[in-house]
Amino acid sequence: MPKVTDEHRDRRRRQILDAAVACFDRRGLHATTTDEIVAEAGLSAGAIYRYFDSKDAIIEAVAAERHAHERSLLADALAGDDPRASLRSFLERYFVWLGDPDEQRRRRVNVYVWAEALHNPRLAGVVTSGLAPLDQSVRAVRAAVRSGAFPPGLDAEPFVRVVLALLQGFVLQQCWDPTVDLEGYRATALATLDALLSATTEA
Amino acid sequence: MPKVTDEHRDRRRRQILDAAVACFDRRGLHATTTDEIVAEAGLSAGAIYRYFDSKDAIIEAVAAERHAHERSLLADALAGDDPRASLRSFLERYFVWLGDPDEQRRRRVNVYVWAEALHNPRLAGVVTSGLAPLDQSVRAVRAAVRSGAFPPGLDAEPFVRVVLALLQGFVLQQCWDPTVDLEGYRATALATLDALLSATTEA
Amino acid sequence: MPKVTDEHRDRRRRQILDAAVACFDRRGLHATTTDEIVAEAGLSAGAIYRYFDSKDAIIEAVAAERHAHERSLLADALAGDDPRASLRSFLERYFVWLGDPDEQRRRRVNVYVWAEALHNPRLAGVVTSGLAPLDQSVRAVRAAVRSGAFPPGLDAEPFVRVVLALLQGFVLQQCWDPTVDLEGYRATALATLDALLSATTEA
Amino acid sequence: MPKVTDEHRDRRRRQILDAAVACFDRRGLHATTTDEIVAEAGLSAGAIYRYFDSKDAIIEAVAAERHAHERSLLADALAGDDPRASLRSFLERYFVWLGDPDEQRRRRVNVYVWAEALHNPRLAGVVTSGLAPLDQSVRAVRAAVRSGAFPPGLDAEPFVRVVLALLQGFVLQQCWDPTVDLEGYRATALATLDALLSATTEA
DNA sequence: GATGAATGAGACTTCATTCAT
DNA sequence: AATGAATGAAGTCTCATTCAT
Repeated sequence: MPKVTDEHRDRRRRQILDAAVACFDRRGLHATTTDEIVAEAGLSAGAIYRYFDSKDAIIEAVAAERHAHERSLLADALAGDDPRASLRSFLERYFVWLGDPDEQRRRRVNVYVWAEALHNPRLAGVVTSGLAPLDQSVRAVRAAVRSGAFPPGLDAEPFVRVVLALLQGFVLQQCWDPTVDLEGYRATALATLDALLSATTEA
Repeated sequence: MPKVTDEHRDRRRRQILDAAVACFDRRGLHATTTDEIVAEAGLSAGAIYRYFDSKDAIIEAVAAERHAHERSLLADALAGDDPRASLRSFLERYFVWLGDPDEQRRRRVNVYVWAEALHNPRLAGVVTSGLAPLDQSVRAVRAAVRSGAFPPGLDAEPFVRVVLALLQGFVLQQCWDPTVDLEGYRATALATLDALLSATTEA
Repeated sequence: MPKVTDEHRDRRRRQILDAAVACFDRRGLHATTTDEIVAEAGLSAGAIYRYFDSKDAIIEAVAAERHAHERSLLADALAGDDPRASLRSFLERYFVWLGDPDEQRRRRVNVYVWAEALHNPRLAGVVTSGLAPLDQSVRAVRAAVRSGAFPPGLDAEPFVRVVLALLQGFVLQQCWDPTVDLEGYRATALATLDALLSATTEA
Repeated sequence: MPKVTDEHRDRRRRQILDAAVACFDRRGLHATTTDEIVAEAGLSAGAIYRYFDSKDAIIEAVAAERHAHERSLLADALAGDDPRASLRSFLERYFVWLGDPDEQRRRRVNVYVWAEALHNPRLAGVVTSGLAPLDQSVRAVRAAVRSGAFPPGLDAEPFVRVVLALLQGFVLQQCWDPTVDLEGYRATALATLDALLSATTEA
């Protein structure tokens, strides 16, 4: 009856991962001890090691999960055939996500992961594969330029990076100050992109 | 002769801070041990404690210094009386800074600090006082809107946050991939802001 | 039907003991975990505790079994009435045992037990009762000296210890280097004892 | 002034090694904790790590030192030019060593190392390089046979192994029972070898 | 009888910090 | 002022053993 075992296993991993995110959110990746995670999960010291090889493995799993949403949003956007609609929809959904109070807390962990990725190759992989099937996005934008959906002269890669920066920068700002005005930012950011996409040519 | 003593003291602090930045750049804030910093600085284990209270104090000092450049850039911008020229000049100088190879390495430390600020109140202060005399900037933008320098209907705080996001997001992206095309980004980011500032009204 | 139960019980103990010996052989007494033994035996983690009180109990049982052969060889030798023939036969059979490839592997466990016996009183008992009904052997040799079968002046206890040393020392050497020349050693060791038993008197 | 530092370093290593041997003697290699070693040495938990990389490194160092005496005895024996005198002298000195009460205790550690060597390659190296520049000894014996100092027909390698077995076997027996009669053993063992070396030919 | 998830004591090790010299 | 050996609290992880199912 592997069904039961698998379900149990998944439930436990979920439990541990949730506990880890809660702890990481509060005290960061390094200040958080395995004991804290275990206590938060309501387990004993050794229990987590049946489900993860090490604290680092937990961090990696958390990181991967934390970037899964962005990856899925991006995948959906890339799947559409109307570039402007896709981009708009991607942004709308991203801003909905930014507005979710639970996610706001959990998203702090993403920032920890962003920093950790700077010297941890496995996390670097997670992060760059997260918001950064850049290549695909860039190709899609190029196609949109060729098809006339986006203005001629639009430089695809920088454009994609500008979109991402608008999002990532706001994630940072929101983490530093959770009371930041999301709606205002959303409006201005979208207007910014609209303005850019309306411009006939750019420098 | 406190002069000599002070000079000596400053030189030592400089030496320690430079060593710390070099180490932090390579291995992050936590993986770096005081022994590594000391070795990099060519000092003995106990030496740093004559100049800093603790490793955390070193991190804070590094953080403060790492954000001083941004603060100064911003201060200059706020001092000007032509809003558009000030913004343009601020951005130009910021992009020059982004292009400096030495700074590119050192800027990785900023990202470490950004993350650490999430649960370290002292660093939070450093970070938000860094790029974020937001209030002053917002007030300046409001004045520019009122004076007609910036388009009417421009929402000041979101606008400032968009500008910062464009910069901070790129800092992240450049840290993750140092080969990123800075020039392309600069052109597109500037065009983006130009487009926004040219628009009569926004949504 | 206790018969069935007992048979089952014995089969399981056998299974566990065999698995333990295989694991001990490979990684020693301490590096071997109960999980490894259980896996090797194809049982579940908790199963062994129905048949043994603890890992230590398994080690003791293994140790006892590992020394049973020597004890039986010795018992046979002590049962004979021709001292020289008994000794010769004991040695011959011991060397046959030394030549058995399976036993060569398993005998490594004996060495682990020899060491462990140094601070584990129960194992000390097993070891010294193993090759070491020294007293009986010594008495038998004394009788042989009195009867004229062994040379007068032969010091019984040291003689027995020399015989044992010749065997134990070789066990060690064979464990360290399994390719050692058994036949050559057998010939020389037997010649050594022959020479000693032929000598009229000793120093 | 590296002299002082080196001396200090050596003294500390000595202190730690002595403490380790005392602990290993009492409770074996594995039952001994680093805390025990540290307490025995009168140091703090972290202190040993300035002098050794790990507990394993301490074990290796102890092992190497524990076999140094045998190696030196053997080296002396191999340096002589009268084979019989060299062998006799080697054995005499070995038996003196066996009689030293302090060494008797410490020699228990050798036995622990012998066992550990069975699955620890580094210790295997220490052990086999210890009593076992077998090759050199074998060559020396061969030369002695050729020169007529030893009986013709004496099989060199087995002979060397017999000598070693006589010693190693006794080390074991003495560890198991410290009250064993050393003098009796010495006399019988030497007589045994004399008898062997007097024999005209062997099987 | 069997299972295997869970327990939790305790092992080894690291590292920021102190302090005698 | 500087040194660097020493400290010791605390962290991660292992593993023999238990017990509900």
